[in-house]
Amino acid sequence: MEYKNVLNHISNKVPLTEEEENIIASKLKLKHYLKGQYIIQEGDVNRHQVFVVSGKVRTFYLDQSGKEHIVAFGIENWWTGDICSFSTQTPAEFNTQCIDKTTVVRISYDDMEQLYSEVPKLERYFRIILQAAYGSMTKRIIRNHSMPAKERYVLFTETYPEIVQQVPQYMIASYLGITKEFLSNIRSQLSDTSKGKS
Amino acid sequence: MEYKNVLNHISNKVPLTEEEENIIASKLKLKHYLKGQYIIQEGDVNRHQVFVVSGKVRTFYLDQSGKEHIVAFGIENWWTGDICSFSTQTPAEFNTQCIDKTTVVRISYDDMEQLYSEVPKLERYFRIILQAAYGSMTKRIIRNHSMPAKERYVLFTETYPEIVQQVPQYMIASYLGITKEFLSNIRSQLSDTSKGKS
DNA sequence: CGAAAATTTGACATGACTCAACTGGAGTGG
DNA sequence: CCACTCCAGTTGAGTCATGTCAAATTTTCG
Repeated sequence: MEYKNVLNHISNKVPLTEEEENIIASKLKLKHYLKGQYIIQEGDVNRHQVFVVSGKVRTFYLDQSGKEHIVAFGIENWWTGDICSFSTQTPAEFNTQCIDKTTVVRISYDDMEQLYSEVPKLERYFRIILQAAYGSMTKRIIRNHSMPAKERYVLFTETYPEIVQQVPQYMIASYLGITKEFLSNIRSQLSDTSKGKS
Repeated sequence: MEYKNVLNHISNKVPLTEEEENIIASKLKLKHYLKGQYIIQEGDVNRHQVFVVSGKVRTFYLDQSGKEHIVAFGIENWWTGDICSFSTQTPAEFNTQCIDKTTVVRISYDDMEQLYSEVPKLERYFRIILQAAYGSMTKRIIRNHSMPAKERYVLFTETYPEIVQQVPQYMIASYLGITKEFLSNIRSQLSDTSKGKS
């Protein structure tokens, strides 16, 4: 079944007994979305922890002038969504939208709290996940501050080749914090230099 | 004693029994630093989780050209240091240095692991802390992408007035991702407009 | 095929950086 | 108490990275 993905992901960090797996599985709900559908909308409280089983999503912020800023992508076997809204149960500042047909598994806030008490190992699991996520966010900020856009783009293509192939360029530009026009410019520079130096 | 700060901070999120407090306290070590001393140096493995009791520290990255980029400040009652290095026990990419005379409480990696098994509540505590930290990192990235430097600076002064007063300007510039000269420029613009419009 | 979405291109504008010189404390020591 | 130095902050001229806007082109897909 589709729950295997999540359960494996958890078991990898924090081995689970069969009973624990069953308890967790009992709280999981499968959900299907079409391309373009919103999983979470700005202003709503995010009532679910969301794990992407297949497909891909993006989480973005809409600024006053109506520009989109991509906060994060979510692909197979990643947790996604507005953690801040979920953990404080306050209105989300971000939108999470499906880039493609997407299947997720989710856990409601109340079920999650109950799970934490029934399977305390999950606290450890999410602590570990969050440590890694926090570390990579930190590095992302530092890169934004210390590397020019061209290098950031190259690094991104090396780090997440799947994402580069699968999502439209303008979203990658937004994730990197540059305009789509400028990314286009960068790409043409890169393809020029990769051709001979005649 | 000086351990009260940490223990209170933990108890606030995750109420502790007296016995649990004692177990935790038994692993805590107090440490004093002078202005300018390093708590963690790039390249070393960060073997301690560090909590600032008094004073202030900064964590920064040194890029290839030798420029400093401030990752985070740490002030009273904040956890600080290179989480990534600590959690993976690999060499740190960042330096953590005291801006002033500073007192910290720390827990070694091994003790921390042992604590997690003796006082599982700590997993929950750090999960909660990390959720908040991750959320604020996310917002920091989005602000960098969606607001011009002047607004970011104003927001920073409103959010962390203590830090603005206590640390040198050039560090704040670095934290915001701009040069000290440009921050100086911004500040003079701000003080001009606050004076009459003659 | 045809329309909408994504990407590219180019002219022009600007926010932010660099570099270098200058100002103004805060020690320090004679 | 002055002279000297050191460090933080300021100022200004010139430059560069990246943004804006508008149009052209290519790709996607019903």
